[in-house]
Amino acid sequence: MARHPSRGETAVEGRTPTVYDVADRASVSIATVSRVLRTPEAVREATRERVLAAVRDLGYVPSGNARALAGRKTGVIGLCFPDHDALEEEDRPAGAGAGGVRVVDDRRRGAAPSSPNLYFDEVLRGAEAEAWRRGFALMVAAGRGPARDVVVNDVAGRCDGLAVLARTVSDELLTHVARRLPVVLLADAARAGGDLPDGLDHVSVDNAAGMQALVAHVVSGLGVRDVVYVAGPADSPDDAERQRGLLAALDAAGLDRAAVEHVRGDFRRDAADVAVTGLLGRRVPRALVCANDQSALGAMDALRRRGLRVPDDVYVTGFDGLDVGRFTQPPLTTVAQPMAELGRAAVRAVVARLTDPAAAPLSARLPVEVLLRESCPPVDTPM
Amino acid sequence: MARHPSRGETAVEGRTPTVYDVADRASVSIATVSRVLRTPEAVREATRERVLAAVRDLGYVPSGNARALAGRKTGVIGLCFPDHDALEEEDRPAGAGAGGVRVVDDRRRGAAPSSPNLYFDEVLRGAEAEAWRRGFALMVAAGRGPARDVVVNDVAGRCDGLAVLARTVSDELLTHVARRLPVVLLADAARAGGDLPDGLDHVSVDNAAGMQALVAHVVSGLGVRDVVYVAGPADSPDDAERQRGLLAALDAAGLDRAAVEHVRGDFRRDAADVAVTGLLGRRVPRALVCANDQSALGAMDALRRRGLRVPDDVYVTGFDGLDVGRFTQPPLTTVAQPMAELGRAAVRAVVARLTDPAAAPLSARLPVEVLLRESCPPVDTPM
DNA sequence: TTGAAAGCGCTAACAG
DNA sequence: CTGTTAGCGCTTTCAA
Repeated sequence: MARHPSRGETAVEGRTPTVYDVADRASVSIATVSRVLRTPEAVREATRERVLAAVRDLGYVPSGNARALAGRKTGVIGLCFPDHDALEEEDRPAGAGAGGVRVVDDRRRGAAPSSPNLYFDEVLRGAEAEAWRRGFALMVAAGRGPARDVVVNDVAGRCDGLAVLARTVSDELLTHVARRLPVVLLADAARAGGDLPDGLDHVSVDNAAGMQALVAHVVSGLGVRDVVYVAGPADSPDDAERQRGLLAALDAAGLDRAAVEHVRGDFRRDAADVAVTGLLGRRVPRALVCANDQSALGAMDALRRRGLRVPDDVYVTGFDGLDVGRFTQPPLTTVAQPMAELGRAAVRAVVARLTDPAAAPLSARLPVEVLLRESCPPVDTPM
Repeated sequence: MARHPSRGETAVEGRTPTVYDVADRASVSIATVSRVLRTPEAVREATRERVLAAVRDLGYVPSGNARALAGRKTGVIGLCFPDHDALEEEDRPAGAGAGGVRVVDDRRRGAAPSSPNLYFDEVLRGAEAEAWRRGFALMVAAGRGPARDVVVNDVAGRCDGLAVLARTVSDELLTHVARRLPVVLLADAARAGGDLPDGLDHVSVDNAAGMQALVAHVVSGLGVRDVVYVAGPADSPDDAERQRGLLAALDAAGLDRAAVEHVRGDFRRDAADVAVTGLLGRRVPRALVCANDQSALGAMDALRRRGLRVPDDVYVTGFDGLDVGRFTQPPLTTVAQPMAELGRAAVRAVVARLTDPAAAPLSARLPVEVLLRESCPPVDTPM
């Protein structure tokens, strides 16, 4: 007895075909259709051919949702980011546009703000690659505005596991969601220690060690005493870790921690520009150690406007290893994070947890690399 | 009579909670639970509170798949890319890494290959933003290797609509999939005309006009006669369009088309490097017009190794408007595509089609912008 | 090798 | 305002 009595032998035009339609057309049961798609070798060749033909004729594409529901797993991994830098745009009509060209002299635009999220892009790329390699689809969600929690909750419902970047959602939601599926936290190094929701897995980079090595180069290698730190947002665990590295380097060099002034940025270029401009109104330090690359770019903007040269007048360092740092004038000394690898590692961690739910909580710590470039060069060529 | 008689009043430990569990705990029916989640105002306050409490207590997250199945729509839009540049990596153990730092002198590395897919990254970002703004989740898939079709088919089954970049999958699969859900083709300008699978929507940029304007600048503006074109892959519709623009510009300037030599690249930096190196073994043209920015970077690599200066000895132009072009030495003259906008427009097109399946096929054509920078400067300052 | 039947977890009429 | 009842399209025993 057909479960769908309304379905006769002929597929109703306009409805998307289902297993039933294929089964009808191939004169087999829906079970056989399913087998042809999942375990072809379990079906006699002739039957298989018939089914496949029906699939083609009907334009049948199996419903991933039904599959997921019946199979009790989605085959999807979710990746959640914090807000993009308010990337919002107005509604532009997308009508059959006319095309067109404008020619502009782009020489004097200086270094206009580069696209905001290189960092996430790279993480995403790594995650994407790894997910597909492992046979999972990847769903991305940049939580924007107050709806972040809602969005993440939504994504959680569609995935087998989740990778969430630091500071994307409230701890509350994180805990809630983690009860239902494996959640891996990314780049939230400072919290790997303790106050994390129960036994979440965790992947991060060695912020502190990276910053420590970098600052060691500045104070011990180059012998700089007059350093200013351009900090990140107060609530950033990453920044906190980097500050720890900074202090550790000062201690190791026998310097007074208080000797290093901090100015507050928020990881964004323009904010750092403003902050450093303010600083320069008072004094010009020998070195600006910035919490991230974007900030370093902003710092260089400010220095340039003041007519100060890098590295001759002021050393500048960043953190992240954005590609753009290789092309700035001068190239930017920085600490390179393995961003794509971070994405990869996160997906691996999710998959591992899926495979063995009972395994001990993982806390992977990826190594970083200090890249000495002209903005704060190696010792052998100080200039 | 309960549909799930096995479910008593107590949620079985270890099973992910469902509507039934929540309903039990709140002493309501599953319908009420569903209402609380979807149309809260349709439920009495007291009841609602109880249900919400149960949701929290149980750690309930609704199954997106069940929702999609019952609601006959997924709320997901898929975005499919062609292969990344063989970004494959070996399995590295992701164990509880030890962290670490390496310090390297990065000054002489020259312009090492920058990350490969800036272009897609930007498109992706635009698509992601627009999708969420419209209330859709975004699923990404970079079809790698021969499994591309499989992957796309898989994604198709999970989405309400699909945006597919040119050359990602076979036409056959495209047609097949398009029978089931709306498919928007991206950046496949050359085919907007005719041989597309029936009535697919289409979003692209004005490749031809952009290249024509750029080359007009080179031949008419700067008066260059000796031009070599560094082409893209032979099967790239985008490259084909750009070549059309090139020829149009030559025609307009009254030049012989045959006067412009073509060397074959494939959009990748290293390939262009090799091709141009070969070319330079024979002769040094006054201008190298490259099919895309990556190729232009490769061309500049080759020129640099030969000790040739840009723009003094050779003009170089790219196409795409990658951010990195603003930071190269010299900055790269190029045609900027609105990449993020391309992603946005694609998602808008999918949503539009979903909203009105009967609408006439859309073929949006986004405007481009010629950015004259030092590698091939404006006329008023030739050097 | 194939078919019948029982769900997967949720939404959406339709009653009450 | 709330409960009952069909499915949504597929996978998966269990039999035949």
